Amino acid sequence: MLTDYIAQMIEEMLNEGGGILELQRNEMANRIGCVPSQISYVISSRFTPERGYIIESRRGGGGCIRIERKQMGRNEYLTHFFYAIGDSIEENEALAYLKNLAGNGFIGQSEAVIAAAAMSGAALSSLPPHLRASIRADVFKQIILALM
Amino acid sequence: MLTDYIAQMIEEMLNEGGGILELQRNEMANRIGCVPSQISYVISSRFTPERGYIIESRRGGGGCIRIERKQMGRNEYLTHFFYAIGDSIEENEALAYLKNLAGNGFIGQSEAVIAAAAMSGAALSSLPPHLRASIRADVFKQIILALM
DNA sequence: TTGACTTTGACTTTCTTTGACTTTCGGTGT
DNA sequence: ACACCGAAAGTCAAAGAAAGTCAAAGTCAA
Repeated sequence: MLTDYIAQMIEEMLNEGGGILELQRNEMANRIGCVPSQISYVISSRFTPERGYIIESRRGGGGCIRIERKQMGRNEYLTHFFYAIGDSIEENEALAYLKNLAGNGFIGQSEAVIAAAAMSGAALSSLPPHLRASIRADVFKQIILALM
Repeated sequence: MLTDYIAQMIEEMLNEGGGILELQRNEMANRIGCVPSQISYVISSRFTPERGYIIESRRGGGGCIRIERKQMGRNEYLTHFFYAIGDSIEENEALAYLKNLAGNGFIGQSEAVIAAAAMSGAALSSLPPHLRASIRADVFKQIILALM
């Protein structure tokens, strides 16, 4: 299957780059002989934040896609939180987690304050209510990934 | 990419000049080997007031472009950014702001990393695209409020 | 047969590069 | 003073170069 082949290819390139990789979608699609959006598909289905990858990209001339692999499991504690968050989380629960993280020295006081602000009801208030908890979860997970 | 090269060049010249630089557009374009308006493009896309630069210029014979990296106090900075964010903000803009804040020592590196993660495309990717920039703005404003 | 996963391609958005045209400034000759 | 000229920088739109989005069509296993 194409997808697996491409995914494996990206894995290898990630290994060569020590966990970091910048690729050009069109160029790579060309080499492989597939449509560019296939690359997008592989990335969005296999290299997700849930699996510990951080994706960034830039369009336009000289644009590229950057993939970074975060070492899950290196830190049991953070990994635990990452999975505990799940698909959605309420504000008070998130605050409790933060307190826990701060209490155990994984983040400082000021970092906790920033994280709390980013996940506060105020920050997400213009969102339809049913989306808030799930976006909060996404935000929290990204924050934890950033800490790893 | 040309733009990045030129931007980096300007950055270095700014450093040499202690945050102040006067350049001649045509002369520089000539040296680099690009059209003059490319210089204008780089300046207007990278050295914006929002990112803490002040641009002045003079036309005609002996004209030039003056770039100054503005330095403000923490509070002035935060207030300025708070208003500059507006109703919506793109990720790269937000990153530029954070870089600015961190570069001036108003927030620590790890705080910037957390804020960046919270506003990253990945954190907001499950939102319909048209909402992302406005939620990002809300989040950023809350973070800035928390810092004040 | 259905539902999840893949593959494809048309269309959109974002960023960059280029060049033609405009405006402004400083000097120079009257 | 004034009008003119040439040397800048400014503006803007078109063309080009990537990546993103989305939905339709295909595949395959339960």
